Amino acid sequence: MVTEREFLDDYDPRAYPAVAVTVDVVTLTIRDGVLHVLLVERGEQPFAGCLALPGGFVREETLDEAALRELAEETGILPRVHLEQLATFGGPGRDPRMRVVSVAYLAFAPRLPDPTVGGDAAAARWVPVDDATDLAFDHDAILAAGLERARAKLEYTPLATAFVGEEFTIAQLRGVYTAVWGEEPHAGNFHRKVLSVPGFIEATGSTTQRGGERGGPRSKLYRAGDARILHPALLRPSSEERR
Amino acid sequence: MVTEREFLDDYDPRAYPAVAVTVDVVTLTIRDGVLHVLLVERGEQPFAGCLALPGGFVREETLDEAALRELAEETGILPRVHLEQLATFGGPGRDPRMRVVSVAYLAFAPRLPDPTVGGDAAAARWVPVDDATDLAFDHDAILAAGLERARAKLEYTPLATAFVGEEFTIAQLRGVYTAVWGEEPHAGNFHRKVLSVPGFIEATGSTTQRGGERGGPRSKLYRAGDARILHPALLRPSSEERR
DNA sequence: AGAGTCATTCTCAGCTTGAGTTAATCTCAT
DNA sequence: ATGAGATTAACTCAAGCTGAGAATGACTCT
Repeated sequence: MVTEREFLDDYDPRAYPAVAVTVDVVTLTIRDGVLHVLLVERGEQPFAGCLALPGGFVREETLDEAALRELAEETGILPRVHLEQLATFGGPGRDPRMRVVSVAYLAFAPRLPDPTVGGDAAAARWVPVDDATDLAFDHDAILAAGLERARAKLEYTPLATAFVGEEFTIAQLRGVYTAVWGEEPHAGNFHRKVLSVPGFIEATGSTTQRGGERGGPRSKLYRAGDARILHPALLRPSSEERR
Repeated sequence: MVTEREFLDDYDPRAYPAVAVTVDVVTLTIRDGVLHVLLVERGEQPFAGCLALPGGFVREETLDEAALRELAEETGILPRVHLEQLATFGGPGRDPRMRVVSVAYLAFAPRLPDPTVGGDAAAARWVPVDDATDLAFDHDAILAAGLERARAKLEYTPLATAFVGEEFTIAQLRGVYTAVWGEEPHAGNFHRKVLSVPGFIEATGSTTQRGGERGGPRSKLYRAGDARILHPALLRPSSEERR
C-alpha cells in the first residue's frame, strides 16, 4: 500500500495532520412499500439537528466488522442483513474539524422494528429515502451512491431476497423491485422471469394462509435460492432512458 | 461520518494508534494482446524484493487526486487514463508496522511506453497479470478485485475504449475483450453488436492504411461514442459458467 | 499467381422480452 | 348468500437479440 522508500521518507505520525477513519452505513429497508434509510439525528455542532448516516470510528477490527458493529449499536440486533462495502469518501474539508476518511457501507435488511434508542445515537429512525435530503456532511452523496448501487444490484443479483423474510411470495418480491426502482414491473412477466432464472428462488411447497387483503387466491411461498448472480439479468424497465 | 457524541468521547489523536491512509492503484493495459498490470519492486522490508502495486500516502488532496498523482509519479505522464475507485482494504495486520487503510483505485490505459524509472519507485514495470502473483501485503487480493471489476465493466460500459487509442478498429476493440476476458468473442457477432449498441462507437469515415500484418482488407476506423453504459450489454461468453 | 488472413455482411434457428389475455381463487361489502 | 373487484398464475404472440456458421471480398506475403 505504500512503497518502502516513501514510507521511510514520510512516515512520522506527528508530521502528518491527524487522519481519522470512520465507517458510515447506508441501511435500506422497505416499510409499507416505501424504501427507507436508517438515519440518526445529530445533537451537536457541526450540523446539529441535521440527520446523518449512522457511523463511527474504526477500532481494532476489520472495516466490515466496524460497519456491522455500528449497525448493531444503532438498531439493537441485526439478523440476516446483507452488508457490502460501497465506496470511500475522503476529500479534505468533508468535516470542518479534521481530515476524516469515511468508508461507506451498504446494508439491506428485511423490515425491522424501530431502532432501539438505547443505542449509540440519540435518536435513530427510518426515513423514506425521498425525504432524506440535506443530510450532514456529504451524506447526501453517500446515500445517492448507495441507492444507485442498490438499484443496479437488483438487476443482476438476488439482492431483493435480503429485503424480505425467510419465506416470501413472488408478489412480495415484486414489491421490493417496485419500491427500489420506483416502478412496478409487469406482474406476469416478473412471475415468469423469477421462476425461470436458475437459483433465484425455490418453492417451499406451502402457500399463504389467506389471499391478499383485497382478495385473490392464496399465493405460493418461496425461499431464496443459492444463486449469487442472476443470469439472465432482470433489467429495470427504465433502462432505455439511461444513457 | 461520525456521531457527535462518539466524536467527543473518543477523539484524541494520541489515544488512537496512528492510522495511515494510502492509495494503491491497479493500472491495467494491454501489450501484445496480453493484459498487464503496473507493479513496482520493493527495495526494503517488509516484502523486500517483492512486487507491489504502486501507491503512497494521501496528502492534502482528494482521494482521486492522490491516485492520479501516484500514477503520474510512477509512469511519467498519463494521458487519457480512466480512473475509478475500486474498494478499500483496511483490516488490522495488513502492514506489520502500523494500521494502514488503503483505498484501492483501478486505472485503464492504452498501451504506454515503459514507466520512467525517474519516478517514485526504484523499478516500475508492466507485468502480465497471470504472472503477477505473490505480491506484497494483500495486493494479490486487490489485484484480483481489480481484474474482476474490469471484466464485469467491459460488459456494460464502453470501458474497452479506454484501452485503445483515439482511433481504433473493431478488431482492436475485440482484442481488448479477448485479453481481459481470456476468451475471444465471435468476430461476426461482436462486430454486429458493437455497431448496434447506441453510443458505443462511431465511425470516423477513414480506414487503416494497410490491412492486417498477415493479410485481410483495410478496416474502418472508429472513435469512442458518448454512451456511459451499454444497453443492451455485451455479455461475456462464459457467463453461463458463473453461478 | 496462389495461398492464407481477415473485415464485414448474411442467414437462421432458438431464446428472451414486453404486452396483453384468460382462468381460477379469494376477500369484502351488500 | 351473492356479486364485485382483486390477485395469482399461466398462456399467447410478435418483436428483438443471440450464438453459430458461412459467404464475400479485400489484402499481404511468398
